[in-house]
Amino acid sequence: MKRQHKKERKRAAIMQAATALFSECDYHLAHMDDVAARAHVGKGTLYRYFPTKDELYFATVLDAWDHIHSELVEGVGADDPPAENLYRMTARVLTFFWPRRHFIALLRDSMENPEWRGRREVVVRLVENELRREPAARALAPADLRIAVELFLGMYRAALLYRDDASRPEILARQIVTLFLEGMHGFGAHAETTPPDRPRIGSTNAVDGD
Amino acid sequence: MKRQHKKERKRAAIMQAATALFSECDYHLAHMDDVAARAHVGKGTLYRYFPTKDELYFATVLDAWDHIHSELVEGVGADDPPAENLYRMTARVLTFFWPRRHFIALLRDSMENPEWRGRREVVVRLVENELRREPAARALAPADLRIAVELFLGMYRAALLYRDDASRPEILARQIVTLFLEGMHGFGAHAETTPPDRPRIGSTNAVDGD
Amino acid sequence: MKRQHKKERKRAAIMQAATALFSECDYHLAHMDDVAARAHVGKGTLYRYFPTKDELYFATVLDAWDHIHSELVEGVGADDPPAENLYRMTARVLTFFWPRRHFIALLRDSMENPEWRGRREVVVRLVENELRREPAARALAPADLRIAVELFLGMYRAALLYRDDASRPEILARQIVTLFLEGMHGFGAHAETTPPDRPRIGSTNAVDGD
Amino acid sequence: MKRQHKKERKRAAIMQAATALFSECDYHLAHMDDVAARAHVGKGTLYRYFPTKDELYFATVLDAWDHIHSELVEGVGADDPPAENLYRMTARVLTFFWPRRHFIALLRDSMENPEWRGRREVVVRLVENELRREPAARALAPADLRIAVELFLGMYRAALLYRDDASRPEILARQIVTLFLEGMHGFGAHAETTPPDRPRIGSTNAVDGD
DNA sequence: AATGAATGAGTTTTCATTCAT
DNA sequence: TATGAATGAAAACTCATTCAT
Repeated sequence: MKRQHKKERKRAAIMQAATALFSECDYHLAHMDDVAARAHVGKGTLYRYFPTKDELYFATVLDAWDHIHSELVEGVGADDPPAENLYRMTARVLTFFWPRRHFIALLRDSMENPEWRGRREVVVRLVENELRREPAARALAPADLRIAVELFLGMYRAALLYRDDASRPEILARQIVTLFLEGMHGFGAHAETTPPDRPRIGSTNAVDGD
Repeated sequence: MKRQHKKERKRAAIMQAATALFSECDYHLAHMDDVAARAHVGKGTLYRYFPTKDELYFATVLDAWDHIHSELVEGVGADDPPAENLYRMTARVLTFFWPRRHFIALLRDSMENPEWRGRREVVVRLVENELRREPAARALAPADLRIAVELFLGMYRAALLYRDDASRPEILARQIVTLFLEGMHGFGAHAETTPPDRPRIGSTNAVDGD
Repeated sequence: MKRQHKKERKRAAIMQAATALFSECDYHLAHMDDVAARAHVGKGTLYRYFPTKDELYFATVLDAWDHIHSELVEGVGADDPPAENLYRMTARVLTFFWPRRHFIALLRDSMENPEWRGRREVVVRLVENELRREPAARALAPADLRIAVELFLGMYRAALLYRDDASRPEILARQIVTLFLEGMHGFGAHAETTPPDRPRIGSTNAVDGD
Repeated sequence: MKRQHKKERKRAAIMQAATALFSECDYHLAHMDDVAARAHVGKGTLYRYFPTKDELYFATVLDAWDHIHSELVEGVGADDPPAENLYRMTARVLTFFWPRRHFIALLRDSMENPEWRGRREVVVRLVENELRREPAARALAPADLRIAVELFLGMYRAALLYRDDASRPEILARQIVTLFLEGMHGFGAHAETTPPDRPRIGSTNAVDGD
């Protein structure tokens, strides 16, 4: 038991080091030596846990997807309105990656690799399901729903990579969800452009007491 | 002149081969041997035109950005409404990359490289300028405007990578711009929800009777 | 005593596993991990008994030579005719290695290693002494006697490695000794060429009427 | 043509270096670096000609067998008496390996590898065919003929590895063939034991004027 | 100028050996 | 004492780059 636990800890340490390194450098610039040093293990130890560099890399990518997935899942409240769920999902993902912006690099999709693709698909479905519950999207053709989700997720990536350092994940999440759900009318806070019957939705510069 | 011309042709052939290869494989899997073979030149010739693999790679990336930039520029009509300009810009970019979907991989941003960053910045500004003219965005704080543009561009990427093969660039462009400018209410085609004075905006499989 | 006994057992188990493995694979393909697994001991334990892989290997080789030696020694009857002794020696060696054909690989001689060479020398001498008693060889120059013994032993190796599975050690031993001592006239069974007072010497499939 | 020729020369140089090294050291002690140095080529060049160390090794072994084979073939005169042919075959092989005694190490047989086994088989057949023509062997059962050939070849190995440095290949060849064909009566030169009608066959210390 | 064989610095990977448990 | 996870020196192998042709 203790044994097993220790192995898990070491494996995690290696994964963590690898994830950090692969996020910072391109595959070919991230040397196994560096991963080993960063994980404070011998190079041989790396190979006890991951038979090749490729598999280690692959594991980090799947792990990143798993993190996204679990953040998304935790953001879903079964009975909550979809807009709220989408916001929470988004906020959780952004919060998780906020200090790990580099990791986005890992999510570069390998359409070729089936397992990789599979992980992504699960994530897409999760958002799709939530979006389907939204009245505004209910009537969409399946293909349109799908592409809408892709566009939505595309914004995650952009948000994390190009965010203003002064911004915060919750705010950005609100912006993305609002933009997505309500369009540019709701993006930012413009009393004059916002129809009075639509609740104002926050913007960086307009979190009025909420 | 003939001489010069021939050199240009060869350089272009190399660039084309390299772009294709770097789009398909990761940097470390795209070997100079392969580029040479694909360009139908000797490996030595590669080095007459590009001193290192890195520079060749770099050139392909800058080239891709330049293509985006020129497509965007050509989409701008000085006096046209911004919505129309944004649509044309988007449609042009999507059309250009439609059969070159892989090339998106090249746009992976190296925040570190200044020239790279510079090219990107030009593109972002171009969109930003157009968006600024849009009434809905006019009042946005600069930081919000910026992130809005990033989200917008983020959708380009998603659209190109994950588009339905049955879709078409103009349709997708319309979807993106509409989503962006009007929000989900305008996304897809809902006769009943679309005000009669707003032109209907296409959806691939628009099910309007539903 | 019990303690000592246990150690001996374990050492023997390791030797046995190592001998088998080194016989089956080349030195560099026989890993210490495999030896340990095969001997049902931990890898660390290996090193309690043999300080290095080389020494373990070495031990297996010397052991094989020792086995040959003791088989040879047991085959010698001081007052028996040399032909009979040579036959018994040969039969014993072949019988010992019959189910261990691979082990011959271990006998590959390292001319460099003095102890190794020493073991071999003892074996050679043993045969040499016996041969010297044989009238047919008595007058040989020492160098010729020596090479004769080497040729004789060379046949052991060939016999064990390339024997017909249907053959049996005693038969093969008889063939070797006969060939060696009497030449091809005596090899195989030819009633007509064999003087009546000489016992016929068996051949596996002796077709004498042909 | 010149090109092809140069490649052949380089390949041969590598093979030669590798053969020498593999003959001197065990596989795992012969490093690719060493082969490269010995062949006066870069390490990369090695890999242009042989994709792995294993294949290089393998090639050296097959080459050694091919040498034996061609020496044997050249020793065969279609109409000469088999005894003479066997003598010439033996003498040629011993002469070839005389200054390359180590190379015998390469002939260690890998029963597993089919190509390897195949090369050996061709050699065995060649000798077998010759032996079959010999009256003394004509009546042997196939299995006995086969083992006889194996014993014969076994003597080659012993002769080369354990020969007296003062001996010479022709002498040793005569001894082996004589021993094999006539038995110990003919081995060495003993006027008194040799029937007057049998021509005396040379021994190291008894080459009387021939 | 164009080529592609040659190169070797720099990687990945292995495995005998150690040593904490 | 026995173990097997950890180690890193040493080996195999790669591939961007060079350079003789």
